Amino acid sequence: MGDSKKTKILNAAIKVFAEKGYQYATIAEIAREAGISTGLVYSYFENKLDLLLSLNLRFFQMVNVINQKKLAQIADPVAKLFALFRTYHEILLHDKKSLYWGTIIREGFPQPHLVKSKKLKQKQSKIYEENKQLLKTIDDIVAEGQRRGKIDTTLKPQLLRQIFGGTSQILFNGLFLQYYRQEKIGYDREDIPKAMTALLEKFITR
Amino acid sequence: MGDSKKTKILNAAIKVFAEKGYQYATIAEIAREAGISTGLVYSYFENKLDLLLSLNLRFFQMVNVINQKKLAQIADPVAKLFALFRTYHEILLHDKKSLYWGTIIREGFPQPHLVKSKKLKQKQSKIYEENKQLLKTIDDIVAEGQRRGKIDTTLKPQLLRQIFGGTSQILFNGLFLQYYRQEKIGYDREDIPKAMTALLEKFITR
Amino acid sequence: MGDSKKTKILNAAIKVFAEKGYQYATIAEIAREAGISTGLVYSYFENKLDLLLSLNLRFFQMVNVINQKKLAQIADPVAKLFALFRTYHEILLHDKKSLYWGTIIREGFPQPHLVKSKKLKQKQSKIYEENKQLLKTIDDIVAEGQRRGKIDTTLKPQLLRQIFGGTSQILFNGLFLQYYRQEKIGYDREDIPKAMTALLEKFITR
Amino acid sequence: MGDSKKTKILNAAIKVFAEKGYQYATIAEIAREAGISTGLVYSYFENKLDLLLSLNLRFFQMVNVINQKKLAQIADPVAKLFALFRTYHEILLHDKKSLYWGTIIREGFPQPHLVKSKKLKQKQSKIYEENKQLLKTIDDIVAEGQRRGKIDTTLKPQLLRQIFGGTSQILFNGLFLQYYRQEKIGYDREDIPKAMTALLEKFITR
DNA sequence: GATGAATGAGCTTTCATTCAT
DNA sequence: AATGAATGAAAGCTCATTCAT
Repeated sequence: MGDSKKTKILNAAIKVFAEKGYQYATIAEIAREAGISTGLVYSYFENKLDLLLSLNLRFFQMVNVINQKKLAQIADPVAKLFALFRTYHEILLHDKKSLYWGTIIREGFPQPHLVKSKKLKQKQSKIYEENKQLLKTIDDIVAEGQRRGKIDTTLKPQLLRQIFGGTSQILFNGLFLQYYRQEKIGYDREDIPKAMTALLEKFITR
Repeated sequence: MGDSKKTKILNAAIKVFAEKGYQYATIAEIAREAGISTGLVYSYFENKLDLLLSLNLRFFQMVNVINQKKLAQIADPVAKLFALFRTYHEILLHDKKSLYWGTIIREGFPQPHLVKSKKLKQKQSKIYEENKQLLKTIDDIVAEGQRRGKIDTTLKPQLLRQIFGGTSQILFNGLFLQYYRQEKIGYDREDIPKAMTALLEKFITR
Repeated sequence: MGDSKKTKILNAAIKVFAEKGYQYATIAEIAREAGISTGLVYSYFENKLDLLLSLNLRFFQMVNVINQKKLAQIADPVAKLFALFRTYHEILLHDKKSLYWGTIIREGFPQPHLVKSKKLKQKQSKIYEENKQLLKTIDDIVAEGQRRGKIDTTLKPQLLRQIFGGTSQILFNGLFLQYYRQEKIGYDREDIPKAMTALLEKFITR
Repeated sequence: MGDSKKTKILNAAIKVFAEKGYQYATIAEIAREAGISTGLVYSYFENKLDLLLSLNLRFFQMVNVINQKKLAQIADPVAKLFALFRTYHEILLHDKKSLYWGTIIREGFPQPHLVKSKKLKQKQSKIYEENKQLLKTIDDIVAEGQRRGKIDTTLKPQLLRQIFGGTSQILFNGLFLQYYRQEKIGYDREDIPKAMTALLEKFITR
């Protein structure tokens, strides 16, 4: 409603990118969805790629900000880990549209050579940093949990992080396919926290 | 070498799709990579989408064929599960190029409405069937393992399958990013079987 | 001059179609002739075929509208017949460029299966209707003339219409060949009304 | 059956050109229709245009040869005129396929600049000559008929020739549309000689 | 800021034509 | 002579991007 033009455009872009895929999304359609003219998109964003990068950056920043806030109030690494994935759930299951994010993130790491302007290169770097930050947050929590004997030490943090993260991603992707592509996946949204909890608990030693 | 033209084209397509991404891949470049003219691509394939679908179909068929062969000789569900993921490893770690597959599969489920010709629609259906077949294979093994008390029954087979499959996918994707995009992921190819084994064992009750 | 872009494009298309023939005409050349870019042609017309159909529709509509207006003020069938062919002359001999029309109409009934989009199918139907309307107008006048004993009844209206129409067409086509292909046909524009009059009079009984 | 390859190709070309139109006819289809390989077409003809020109040349030569033979045995100009159009009918109504000719002749005068090779230029010249020969034959007969007081002298031979020829052409074209495009024209093959006779008689003074 | 008409580069795709076999 | 796989030029068409208004 009272959204700024920029926000309107980004919201329209999330939707169109997720529904059509980045390559088949057209600026014209994004503009139509946002209720503005094509030209105006270019007053707020350099080009189509900028939209994609901006969305990704936004997502990771959002996740990291929420995480920092939450984690500051939690001492136990295991509790932190649960909090982390709850953030993810909160964002992606906030409403039906939120699931779009998953699709966009998957498209969101374009070949570096496709990013030409200096400004966009910086934006891309920021995305990488935010992403690393997120990974590091998880790795650190896991490492601390292991040090404190609360998390299984068979695997190094980076591998545990992939297990937790990969599971999370694919569970949400399945949900997306069910909602937007009418595919049958055999579980639904309530199952996701259950599965994540069960998975995490397997690696908690006490 | 003695590859048929069709195979040459498909191999070139794997490479170019994986390196540039489907959307940025051009028929011209695939043809160049295959050492033939653009026109010839069209005598073997309807269009670019046909290439993508053909690759996907090939992959799933290959996986299913190998799985059927292996599984026929194994009785124990747990052993079957391990065998299954070993197949995946064997295919994707067979040589450096094999990792490309992972990227292609992720691109391989285009919006149904983009598939226009009858022939391609059939190809797409086949892919869906092969994919379902693969999922069903896993689900059935897990279900049997649970029935026999060998696999944890906290989660239903479809969720365990997502956990195992998702982890597998993301582990290989990390490797791909490390090899072809120079990203640091913090583990390497030897770690993948280790991680998968550790993960699977968590859900094996005895 | 103050022509709309759409009109400019159509005029350019008449010229290029007539000079090169529909099949050898390229959108690029039509755009160049119209003084615009190729892309813009596509914001006004679906494709090349749309241009051809639009021109044909325009021609038949123009002829029918002029005819209706004229015929309303004439009672005598014979006078009507003369008026009809005068319309044709007025349009085709209006200026040198008008002769192009004749060529375009001959190209204008493409194989139905080449017309794919719904919109173009409708356009094609309209052309058929306008064409039928024109033929019916002639047939009706001839039939009435015959009923009133003013036109020879040896041949049925449809055949007389073909005689009059065919003669008309070929006379103009000869003129076109003379003007634009430097062929010698042995008569010129003043001869056409003479010939048509002589022909019509042969079939007028009194 | 025992046709030479060349004849087989030309017959296939008549059919495909007439059914698809020159521009949409492909050499591949003509070859398939002729029961030979695409490559072989090029042993007998320079290129696609050569096929079209060859067919046209053939048609006009055939008409002229038959005409010369017939006319040599007729003294009366009016009888000659009737004989002339009977030839045309005999050729075009010989069998259903013969009607194809009409379509091909209409496509058969390509822009001179499209004819590049010397050999084809010569072929095109020959077509022009044969065509002129045909026109001249008619014009001469008409002129003689007029001199002898047997044909109406209101119009000069060239105009009468257009009237007779144009009517003839359009009558056959209507038949073609009826047979191959399912259009209703309001008359059928038996009507054509009737119409031509009625037309010619109008211009015969006694 | 806002529009959307206009541009044109770049891609897919077709098919006449060639040529090794 | 005969094949048909292979070529590649040429055209249609799309859509990100620009810019006059």
